[in-house]
Amino acid sequence: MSAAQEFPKSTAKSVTARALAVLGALSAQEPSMTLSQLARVAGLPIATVYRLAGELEEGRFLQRDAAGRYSLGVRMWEMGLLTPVHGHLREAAMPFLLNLQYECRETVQLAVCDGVDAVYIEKLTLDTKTPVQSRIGARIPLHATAVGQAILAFSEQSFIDVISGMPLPRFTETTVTTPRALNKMLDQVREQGFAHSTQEYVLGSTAIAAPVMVNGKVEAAIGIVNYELREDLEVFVPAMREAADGLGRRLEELQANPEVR
Amino acid sequence: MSAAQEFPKSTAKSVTARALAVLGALSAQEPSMTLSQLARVAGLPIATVYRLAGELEEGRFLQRDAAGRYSLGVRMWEMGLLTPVHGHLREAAMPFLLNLQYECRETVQLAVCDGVDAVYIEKLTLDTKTPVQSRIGARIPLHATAVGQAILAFSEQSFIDVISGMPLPRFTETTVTTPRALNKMLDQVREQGFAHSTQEYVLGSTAIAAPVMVNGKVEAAIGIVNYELREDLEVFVPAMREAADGLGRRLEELQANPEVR
DNA sequence: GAAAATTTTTCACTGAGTGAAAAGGTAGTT
DNA sequence: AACTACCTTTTCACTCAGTGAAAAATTTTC
Repeated sequence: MSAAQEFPKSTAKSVTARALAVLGALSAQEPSMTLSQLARVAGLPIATVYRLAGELEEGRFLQRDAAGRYSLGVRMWEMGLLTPVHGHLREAAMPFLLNLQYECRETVQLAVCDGVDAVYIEKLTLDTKTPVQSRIGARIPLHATAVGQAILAFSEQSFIDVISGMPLPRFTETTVTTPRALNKMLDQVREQGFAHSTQEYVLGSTAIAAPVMVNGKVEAAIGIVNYELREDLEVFVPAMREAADGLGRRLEELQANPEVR
Repeated sequence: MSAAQEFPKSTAKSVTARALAVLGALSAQEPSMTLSQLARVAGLPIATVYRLAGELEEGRFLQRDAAGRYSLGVRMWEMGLLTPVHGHLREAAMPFLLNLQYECRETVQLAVCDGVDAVYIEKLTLDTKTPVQSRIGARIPLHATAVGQAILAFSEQSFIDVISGMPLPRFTETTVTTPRALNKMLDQVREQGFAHSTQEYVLGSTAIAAPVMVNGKVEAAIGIVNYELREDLEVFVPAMREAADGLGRRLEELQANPEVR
């Protein structure tokens, strides 16, 4: 245990960290890059990236297209599927999501809480164009989206306190931005058993969401995004709650007998 | 340039390769492990894995549960979503798959060719139990499944030759196992425009599949798995072909104006 | 409560990784 | 065809990051 922490300004990187930095250079905005772009974004010398990228390519974590541009490789995708979030949750949820989608013919989504954000795990949509905010993997604020509110409302009080203690960024006119207002809203969510968000995150977008409870703990939320603001929205609520409850029960079942598949 | 190559028997590993080996130790069969298991499977000293795993965890490529067991981290999943196979293909395909699923209420799947296998990219199913063979990410033989055959039939002749030149493992009574029979079958697929496989891979499972053509090249296949062997199967064919063609056109469109989203 | 697993920390040694620089490619422009 | 600009690949001497056996700490098992 040395007296001072070791942070030699910027190049505080192990080989592994550098390799991960190379991978991390790719993003939703720039999912494919040339070698030099990669180096620039990763903040590493080109020669270094050249070597690392070569090894990552060998392991199929990176791949190069005809033009020599790098993008993430199939291996990356395959391994992503082994993540608990996908392997357990998504797989179990699919039938329920599909049924819900079948019944209401609107975009349905599944989200979990990770850190201080909600993350979309799955989204079934008939829209041919996908808004960036709601891509699978997208991180969205807990306080300003229906799925986020559904999760937050049924979380432990200590966690709610943490979130309401943080800055609550405003996205639109109707975004809840004070701890007081947030708590009041969460009370309402708990009372009616689902969240209803009108244009709190994106203008023109309304959504409802219900929590997925597993042995008394929120594990996820299932939501319906209704861009058309149709008035039969209330019709969807029972179907949505049924899906959420069904999934919750299914997850409890799976937890009980580990891996019946 | 030294005279002899450097392969010190077994430990011919760079740091990066070792780190990837640690990640690669996790698998669908064992998606979570203790430190020592990880080291054993990766074939590396425990202390080394301890350090590497620590760094991978820091980068959120690994995560530890309450008991200290390692599994793949959220980052891994997030990055997997940036892979072309997901970001482009799956996202564009979803509306078509959903519509198809809506119309026929059977399990629909999307597969691509990777190396010498087909790989399931997406599967929409109402079944609560997922057979291992047809999980997303699963690799399946080109010659013995409907999606595989649909892809193979419309591939370049040189590729077909490579595949038919390889051993064609038998899975059931009806599996095609000779180059002759394979070519004849592919002819038929080309003629009718879709593949129809009856129990060639898994007993009791029938499937149909149509190729997704993008600018004259097969990019994927859309299939319907019909475990019930219902006789209205032929009713599904037009819907399926429409979905496949629609997706093909959509992909051409996206390729033309890069990223209209 | 002793034995048998784990996981974590330490530390002296050394070769694997480094990155500046040069060479080799590929376009695009005048 | 020569010039410019940017990209990829290779080389190589230096040295510091990574190594892993072994000891210490912790948890699990019987």
